[in-house]
Amino acid sequence: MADAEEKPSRSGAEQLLASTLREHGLRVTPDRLQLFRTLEAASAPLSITEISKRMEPLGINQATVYRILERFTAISVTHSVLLPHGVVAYELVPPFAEHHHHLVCSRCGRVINFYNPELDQAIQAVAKNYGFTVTSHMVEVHGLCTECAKAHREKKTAR
Amino acid sequence: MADAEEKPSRSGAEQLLASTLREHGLRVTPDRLQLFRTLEAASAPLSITEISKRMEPLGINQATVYRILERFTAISVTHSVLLPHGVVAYELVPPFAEHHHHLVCSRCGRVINFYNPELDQAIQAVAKNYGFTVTSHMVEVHGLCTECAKAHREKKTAR
DNA sequence: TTTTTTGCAAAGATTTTGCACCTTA
DNA sequence: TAAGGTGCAAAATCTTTGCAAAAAA
Repeated sequence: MADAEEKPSRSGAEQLLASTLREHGLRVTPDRLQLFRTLEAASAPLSITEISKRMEPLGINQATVYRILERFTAISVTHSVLLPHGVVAYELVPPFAEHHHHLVCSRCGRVINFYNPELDQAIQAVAKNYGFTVTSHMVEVHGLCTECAKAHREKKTAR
Repeated sequence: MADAEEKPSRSGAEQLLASTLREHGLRVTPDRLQLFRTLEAASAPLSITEISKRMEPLGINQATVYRILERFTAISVTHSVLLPHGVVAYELVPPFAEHHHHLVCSRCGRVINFYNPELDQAIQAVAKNYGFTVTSHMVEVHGLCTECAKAHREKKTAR
């Protein structure tokens, strides 16, 4: 487990994580806080491999990463999303992060977060129509970001 | 490989698959047709495990299933989607299947396909706003279907 | 006949587990 | 102190690969 010489003050999000864990009878441990911070700091969803890679230097075991992600997902602190090439990645969900969706560039891998109320409304409308009770939804848009689309056009012109 | 005693006439979709394969310099084989038919017949996306399970009785090897799915996805005959619990599943994409999204019941696993033009428009609007060129998009809505929501309410009332 | 595809089995990765020891509450 | 959590290493799974035989074009 991680060294805890100093006990840094917890941010608001960390306080919220702590109470959520306790509500579910789970304990607040340095490893869980650390993994949470890693996801908070990431600008995009992270694969398990990537998370493990970042946790290892902190002395956190792979098996622990699997176990924490499983629990975090069970209590809705995180959820998984699908990146291009069938890669599963994890990220925080509200209220630990703002509700959003992704535009993922399949060329450079860049991930742009966005939120569009009309889109969410359309989903609600569909669900209502089918008598479906929504607990979560995921929208992943794949394609090319501006830069890559430009590079792609130039490459085509060049040949 | 599968027994090919009789050579059944190919459906329109299969003809299309055949020409798509040829366009990409790939061959039309019984195994590929079989996997294609399996996805066509499925009412919901199938995990690799599920696909393998259905192919095995037909004498198709697991390694072959992996290889075919990889190629099908590369030439956009299939794509992967994420079901609840982080399970990756495959399904056909247009023009091999109609464009649609999913409402997935996390209790009974039922999958309802839907299509909503407003939703697609909202995605296009967002993409345009970010100068993003969309090649594909995926919308997965998780929650409870009517029956399961009802069962869930009754269970709560009962206790 | 040439080029792909597939089966098989081995090699590699990824995940899951049991259990003893350590922490949190 | 009781109930969890974590490290470690082994087991179980899942994927990928090399290569020879079989099939498609």
